[in-house]
Amino acid sequence: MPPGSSKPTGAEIAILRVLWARGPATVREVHHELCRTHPTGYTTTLKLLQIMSDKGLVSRDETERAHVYRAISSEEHTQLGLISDLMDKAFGGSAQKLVLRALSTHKSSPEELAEIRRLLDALEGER
Amino acid sequence: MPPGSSKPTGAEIAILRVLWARGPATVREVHHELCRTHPTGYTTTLKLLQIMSDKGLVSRDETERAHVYRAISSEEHTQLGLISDLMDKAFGGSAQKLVLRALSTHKSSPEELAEIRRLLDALEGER
DNA sequence: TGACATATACGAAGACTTTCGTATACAATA
DNA sequence: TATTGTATACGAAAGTCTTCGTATATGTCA
Repeated sequence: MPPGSSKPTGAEIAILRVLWARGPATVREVHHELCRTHPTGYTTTLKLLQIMSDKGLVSRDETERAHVYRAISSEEHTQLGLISDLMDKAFGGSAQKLVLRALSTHKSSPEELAEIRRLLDALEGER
Repeated sequence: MPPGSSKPTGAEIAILRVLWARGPATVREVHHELCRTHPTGYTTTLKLLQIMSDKGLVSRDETERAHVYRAISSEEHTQLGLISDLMDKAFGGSAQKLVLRALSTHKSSPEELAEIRRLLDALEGER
């Protein structure tokens, strides 16, 4: 299995979000930031990062005493994988059905709807 | 926890899809249909349905010898829950980010894009 | 050097998911 | 009634996820 291609779990996604936002970081830095949304013990964060390193979700730089972890897959690439997974499992593989359902959550502002429309224009313009 | 509100697992979603498509069904009927996409043993399907009954994901009619199972939450309601879950976990709760990512999978036909545009029109017309 | 703070390593517990073997109950029939 | 086929019930195994306690190594400072 290619590095970074395995699907992250819930707790792993929370850690990846910290790494995507802050860039490479030590366990302590990740843990400090993570606790703002997901309070947990320091060794729990450490263990997760070690497991993620084994899985190939993050890389580890052991040069310094405090190892530095870095997300391997980009936020975009990982989100694409998660969306595709849900699309296959619950929407019969249809992006359209998933998008229609997501839009019906009524969580988007007019500005956001406008941006979606612009992407739609771009997609239709490709032909 | 209200019935049907717990998040179904992967195998449970596959079973729910059969029940949504065919309506109430016996274990044998579910299992026969399920095997087209997810080959497995009969007692595995049975056990899953029993667990789902305990969780409140399906109801069970024990009138006949072959019990009849029925999905409790609609496909729409369940999909909304799954989408919201992924939205919160990996997209910071933003429907827009999720939709933009889903559209960039390039899995939608022009007709589907047109339908998405119609829903967009309807949403913007609400104001 | 000795005490202390802080780093990683290791292992295991508890919950959950998925699978299936086996036991048991029941209906139909020769 | 004895047999056969099919139903549900039960329990357990194997894997994963999440958490954390404890052990050990290392850097710092009085």
